[in-house]
Amino acid sequence: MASPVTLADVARAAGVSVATASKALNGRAQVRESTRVRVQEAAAALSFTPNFFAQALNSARTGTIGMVTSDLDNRFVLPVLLGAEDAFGSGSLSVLLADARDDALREQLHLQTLLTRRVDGLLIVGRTTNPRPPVPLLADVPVVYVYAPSSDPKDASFTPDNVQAGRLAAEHLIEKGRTRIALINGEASYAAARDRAAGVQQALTAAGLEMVGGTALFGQWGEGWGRDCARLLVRGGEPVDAIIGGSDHIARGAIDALRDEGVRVPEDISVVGFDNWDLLVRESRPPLTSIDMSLEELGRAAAQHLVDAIGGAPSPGVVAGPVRLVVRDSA
Amino acid sequence: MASPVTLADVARAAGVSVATASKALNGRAQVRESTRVRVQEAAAALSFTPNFFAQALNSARTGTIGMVTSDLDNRFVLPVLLGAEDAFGSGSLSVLLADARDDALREQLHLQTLLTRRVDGLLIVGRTTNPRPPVPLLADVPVVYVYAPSSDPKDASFTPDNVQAGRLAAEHLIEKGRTRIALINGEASYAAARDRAAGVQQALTAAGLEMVGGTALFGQWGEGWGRDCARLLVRGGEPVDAIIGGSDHIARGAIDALRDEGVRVPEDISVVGFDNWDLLVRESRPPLTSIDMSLEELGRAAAQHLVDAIGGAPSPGVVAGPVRLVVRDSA
DNA sequence: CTGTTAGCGCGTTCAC
DNA sequence: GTGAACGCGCTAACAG
Repeated sequence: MASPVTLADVARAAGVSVATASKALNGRAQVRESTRVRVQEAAAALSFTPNFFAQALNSARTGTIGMVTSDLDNRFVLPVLLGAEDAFGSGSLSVLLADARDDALREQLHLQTLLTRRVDGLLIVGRTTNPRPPVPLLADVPVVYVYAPSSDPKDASFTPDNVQAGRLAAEHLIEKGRTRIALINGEASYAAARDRAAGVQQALTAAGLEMVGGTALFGQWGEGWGRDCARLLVRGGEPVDAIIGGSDHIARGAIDALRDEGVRVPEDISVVGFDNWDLLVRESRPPLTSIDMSLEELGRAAAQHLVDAIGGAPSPGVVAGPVRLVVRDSA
Repeated sequence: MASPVTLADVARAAGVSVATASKALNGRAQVRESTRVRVQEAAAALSFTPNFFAQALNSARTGTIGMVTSDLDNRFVLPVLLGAEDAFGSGSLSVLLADARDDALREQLHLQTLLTRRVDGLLIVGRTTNPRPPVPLLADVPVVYVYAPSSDPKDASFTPDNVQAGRLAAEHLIEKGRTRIALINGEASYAAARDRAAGVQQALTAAGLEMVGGTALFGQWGEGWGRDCARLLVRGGEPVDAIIGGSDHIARGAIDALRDEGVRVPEDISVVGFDNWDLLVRESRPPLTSIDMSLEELGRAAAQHLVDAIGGAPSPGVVAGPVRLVVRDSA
């Protein structure tokens, strides 16, 4: 049996009216301290829990936020989700989860449901860092976009700073004295790939260097692409002393290929990856230096801002979340 | 401006009383068809949405289920979560997500919150397949355990059939004519590792074979362990013609080591893994034959049962979810 | 068939 | 300080 114990029960036990009991428990001012204590004790004794729905029925807040993912089955959303859940949980907010399966119609449907349940705010978690159209909303609920920013720059968006990530990777190699740097990149249709390339280019230009091959090698995100390109690079005519993989996956492929080719990492060629994906980074030989996108932190920051926005804080626009270099043996 | 349009508005527009409007919209019998239509049209015209909280306030169901994860940051819970969310979503149930961070206290706290919000049912998603103590509940809400079964066999639990998985792996190798089979396993503290070993052993015994080394090599889950053991095996005196990795991770390590040692896969030694983890399985050389634990399906089944349980269905006890062999080039 | 009345449990006036 | 009374939006019982 749940808790059929109502405020009326508490009031009766404390010998006061429901109105007074309500005030006492909600910390309203107009209650004598002794009465307040008496009521609180009665409530505790009966282990009274206010009826959530009765409370929500006539109050603006529900203490619930909606989290809409475009694609739960994505390794990048997990940390974001975790960070967000954590931030909300400690703020005693409950999270309603809805996965849109990368389908705009489903997303719209879920949004309806969430609004019906009067969520205090919405967190929209994207699948890539490509900007996405803002959600069409009828009600005026605060919305925060994470990972995938809204295409409307006035919306609040939290997305990792991939340009800075690219810059960090290149700068690290340059500091290590590398001058012949190649970038084996992921798919050009991904903003993440383009941004990382831009960052690398910036750092190289600033150091007066040119990318090996003149440009980033856009391709696919997998190990296979990393292997193929790395092999081509070492067998090709141009000297190379460092390879940046557009992802840990690609970097891992590159390392494996270099190994097969008898090239020493990092002595002959240094390798850096992106994402700092535990799994790939720690078990590769040698362990991979990588840029951590701090996704959990990103999720936490976004969630925190949503809380603030519910409190009335203005949109910060597009926020580029900090990233950091994690040095291991490969570079 | 959400929808300040109430049932009263609809009733007024349709020229009936709120009671009649309510009955009409909820499909109660005692309403003339013509009035029902009139009310429905009025509701549609005003785009009326019933107030969720008012509805919940005096009805047993809330159309919400609570999903409690012990550790969101775990690659095994994702698919389960996805399958579950999918099953609920299509049944128009909303999901309240709560992550316990592998902390019993936090779990208890979240359960409280969920019960306060009167969830219709609870899905408890574990971190490993090790049995876990049942959640201490005050209310009588249906509970279903996924991945990690409840230690109380009377509870409804859905967990992958790791024994069968082990059996499948071994049987496949035996069919391929392999007779010198070794099992490089994960940590012995994991039921998954022990169960898989038991399944392998069963299949071998049934075929009159013995495991190479006499027993499974319990160790760690990583690639490193797979590499080390594989190297030892091929360099050791005993002949080996097949290796089962306790996970794709281990199997991948084994494959890499065999490659280094100049051993051909699968010609000289066949390799099989578990989990069918896309990432590892597809990019290894050669692509890895693996047992798919069908986790998304498991989540879906558990969710479906929870829906049934809310409808009054009895507990099926511990259900071992089906697994399947996915053949690729390594065996 | 339809409308009137009475709550669901709580917060909030407004008198006392 | 305290309590009686009303309303949130809806559904269920009883009349008509």
